[in-house]
Parts: sequence; structure tokens; C-alpha cells
Amino acid sequence: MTKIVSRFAPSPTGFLHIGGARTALFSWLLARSQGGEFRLRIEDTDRERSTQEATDAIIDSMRWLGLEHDGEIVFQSERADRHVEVIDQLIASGHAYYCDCSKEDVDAMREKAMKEGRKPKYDGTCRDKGLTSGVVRLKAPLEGATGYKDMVKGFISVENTEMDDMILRRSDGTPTYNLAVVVDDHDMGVNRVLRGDDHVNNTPRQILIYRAMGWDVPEFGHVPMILGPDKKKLSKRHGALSVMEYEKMGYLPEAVTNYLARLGWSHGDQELFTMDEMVELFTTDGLGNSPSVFDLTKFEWVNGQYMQKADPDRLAGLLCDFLAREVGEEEAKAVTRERFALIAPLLQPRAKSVLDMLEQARPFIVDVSFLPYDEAAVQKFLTAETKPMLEEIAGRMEGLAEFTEPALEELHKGFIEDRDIKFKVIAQPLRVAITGKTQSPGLFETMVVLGKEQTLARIRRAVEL
RNA sequence: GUCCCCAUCGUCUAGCCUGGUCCAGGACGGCGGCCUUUCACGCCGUUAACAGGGGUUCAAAUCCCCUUGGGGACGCCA
Repeated sequence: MTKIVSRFAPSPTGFLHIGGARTALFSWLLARSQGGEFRLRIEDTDRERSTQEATDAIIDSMRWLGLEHDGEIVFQSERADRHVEVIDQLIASGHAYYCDCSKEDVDAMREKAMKEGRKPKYDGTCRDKGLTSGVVRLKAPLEGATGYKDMVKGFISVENTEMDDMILRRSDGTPTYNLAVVVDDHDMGVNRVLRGDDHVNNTPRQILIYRAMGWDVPEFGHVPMILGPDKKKLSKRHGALSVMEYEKMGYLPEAVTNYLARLGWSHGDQELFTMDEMVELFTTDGLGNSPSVFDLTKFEWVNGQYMQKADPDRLAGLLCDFLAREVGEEEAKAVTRERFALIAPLLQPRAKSVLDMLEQARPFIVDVSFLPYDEAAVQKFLTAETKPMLEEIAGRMEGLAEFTEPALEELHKGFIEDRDIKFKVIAQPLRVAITGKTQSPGLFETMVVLGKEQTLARIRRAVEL
């Protein structure tokens, strides 16, 4: 059995978007699950639209997602000579020919065909003219059908009369996409091509080239696309498209890959998969064949699951990075990673993203003098009735030798027993006093993380409000 | 217009290939409840779907055909 070699071949005309990322993930999974190789090729033959920034963005995104590729990255633009070499072979072997029809001629043909209810295509005028210049076209078979077994869609077949003699080499001598893809995939030893649905129509054409060259035809698979909530192709107006935007919004890469994998792939009822599990369980049988809608709500749930499981120290590192992005490196240094590592565990069950966690961490990282208060909460809970109680609690805390959760619990228990009240009576007032808000992690754990000094200062300031 | 593809709860999906165990299962969301010092988390319950029509069959979500709806492609772009 030969080793599986799959690939991802984006054109660097923009950042890596969610759809591309999913295709890359499936392709990566296909190779990794079989102990094969996963190659990366940048299809930068469109010099007008390709940019270095886009290339970098794609590579960065792949790295962030953990989709490591094998071997060197292949740049299609550097392989023009080889493409031309293959085209020459095709001409020599009679599988391709020159055509000097003008663009206007061909457009006219198409229009005519369309009018007559046929598929618009080049009519093969120059097929047997034996020309020696112009564009080079593939001499496609006139009869029969070209079919293949798609890894996700099953058997697909197209009548050869539906396909025209596609251009292999433009009049300026450069190779076209379909030719370049075939040559590169062949030369790279690619034997599994998993790509977007939009390439289904190209596949039979490409198979024709493989056959003309006498090369082994890889197995193809076409994954359906991702739709926006309106069921239209996912685009900018649906919000975040770029993989790196998700990074900026504080989502975890493993949540992105998990969610993306489940969008179009399944393994029974399982929802959560680590990368290792996916590698272990992935098969193309699990791939669905209908387009799916990207559901941000479910994605956030997945991310929340990973936030809960994440190592606090890792989260702390991310929190530092995000804070630095917000207030600058210098300012951010005021809050240490160790500090965040203490806060993170309290916030893990309630944060949807790193950004969200940073927001919730706010009361923990500012000094009492900068603590913002929720006005309505202050009005409601810091009353003439509760303030004296808070004052007394602060007084009792003063004498606490050990500022720990059990000790604090003991202290409050004593307080409510002495006063013969329910804990409820002072819980929210205390919360508002020390966090400024009505929602926060557990009171005692919050106090411990805040520390005795800060906790006391906050309660005392609250009494003055 | 022509060709190709697709079609199960609002959404992601299991089941379909190898008809019966499916008056269709799971997850997100919604709703209700429990837990609880708040919010979350967690737990329990509930809501909601086989696009329509014909066949085939003792039996169809599952097989066949048609219709409808959606998408994609039809470039000297990739």
C-alpha cells in the first residue's frame, strides 16, 4: 500500500478563511489519520492578485491551527518551466493543439451555444489545423464520459461532450490553473485531493490531463461549503471570516478545529474531539455531503468547553498578551502572568473566550481606587441596612490570621449566626462591594485572590459610597 | 440556459450504502426545573425534523422515478 499524500493548495489572494481552514483541516486529517504526508502548495500564479501578506497570513493561520505540513512549501509560480515542459509533451503526443481563435470568436461561440440551449463552450475550430502558435488547448475526447469515485460524493460522471478543449497555455505562454494543478499534484506525489465543492466541475477536466500524460489519477473528494446564517455562501457580511480574526477575538485554536471538523464531519454522537482523537477517528466516510451553516452560538459553546479544560497557566499567558494588545506592553506588565494564573481558574467556567475572560478579570486587576461600580447594584445592595454589616465584617476580617477560603467561610458563618440572618442578606452586598458587580465568581475565592488588604479596602470604600 | 451536486428538528448532525430494532437518536439554542451567596458551570426534563408526489415491498427516513427548493460550475481566475 502506498503512502497517502494529501495537500492544501490555497491561492494567496487573501487571508485564510473559515472555509479554507476546514478544507485544510480535513486534508490534514486525511493524511495524519493514515500516517501519510500533508503538503502545502501556494498557488500564486495570478501575480496580480497574489500577495506576500496573504501568503504569510495563510502560513500563520495554519500554524495557529496546528496544521503542520510536511516537506517544503511549494510555490506554483516557481514551477512555470515544468508546466511548459508538460504542455510541450502534450502537444508532441497529440493530446494538445494550438488555437488562434480570438477572444471575440470564442465569446460568440459561447453565446450561440447558450442561445441554442447548449452548454457554452469552445467548439474545437482549431483542433486539426496544425497551427504552431496561439494558445494551447487540450484535445478532449469527443465521446463517452469521464467519471470518478468521489471520496465524499460517490460516483460522479460527466459526458465528455460537456467539456470543452480547455486552454492549457495562455497566449503569453503562462500555464493555466487546471494544467498547473495536475502537474504539481503529480510531481508532489499527491494521491488524495480533498478540496472545496467548487472544484467538482474541474475534476473531470483534470482527470483528462492525467490520462493524457499517462499518470496515475489521485482519489478526489469534494467537501461542501460553509454557509452563513442566511444560507448563502459565507462572506464578509456574515462577520468574521478570517481564521486570525478568531484568534483576535480570543477563541482557542483547538475549539476552532473542533467546531470546523464537526461542521461537515461526524463520528456518531460525539461533539468534542481533541486533535489526537480526530486524527485517530477521521475517515472520509464521516464526511457529510450537504452544505452547512456556520453557527456562532454553537461555536461559542465549543470554545467555552475548551476554556474550561484549558491549563490556567496557558490562559494566563493569553490574558497577558491580550492585555498588552489593549494597553501596550509596558502598561500590561503591571499585571503578571502569575496573577492571571490565579484569576483564570475562577473565570474558566464562565468565560466564552479569552477576551471575555479578560473583561471579567477586570475587577481583579485594578486597584480599589479604579474599581468601576454598577450604579444600579450599588443603589440596591449598599444600603443603610447593609453597610453597617459590611463594616463589621471588615472589622472581623482584620483579625484574621489566615486569609483562606475555609477561614473566611468560618468568619461569615459566625457573623450570620450572631446576627441570626441568612447568608443571602449579605452575599450580594459583599459581592458588589468587592467587585462592583452583581455577578462574579464565588465570594470567598474572589476574596482570597484579591488578598486581605485589597478586600478590606474595597469593603471600606463601599461603605463610604 | 446547460451541466454537476445537495435535501432529517431553528442550527450542526446520527440513522440511509447492508429496508423492519426509528410513532427517528445526540448536540447547540429555546423553554421549565434542580443545585446555589450572584452569574456561570453542572444536572434533569421539555420543545422541534425524515421537502412534496408517485412507485417497489408484507414493510421505506432508508431503494427507484418525478416535482419543488437550494447551491455550484460553465474564464487566456484560482
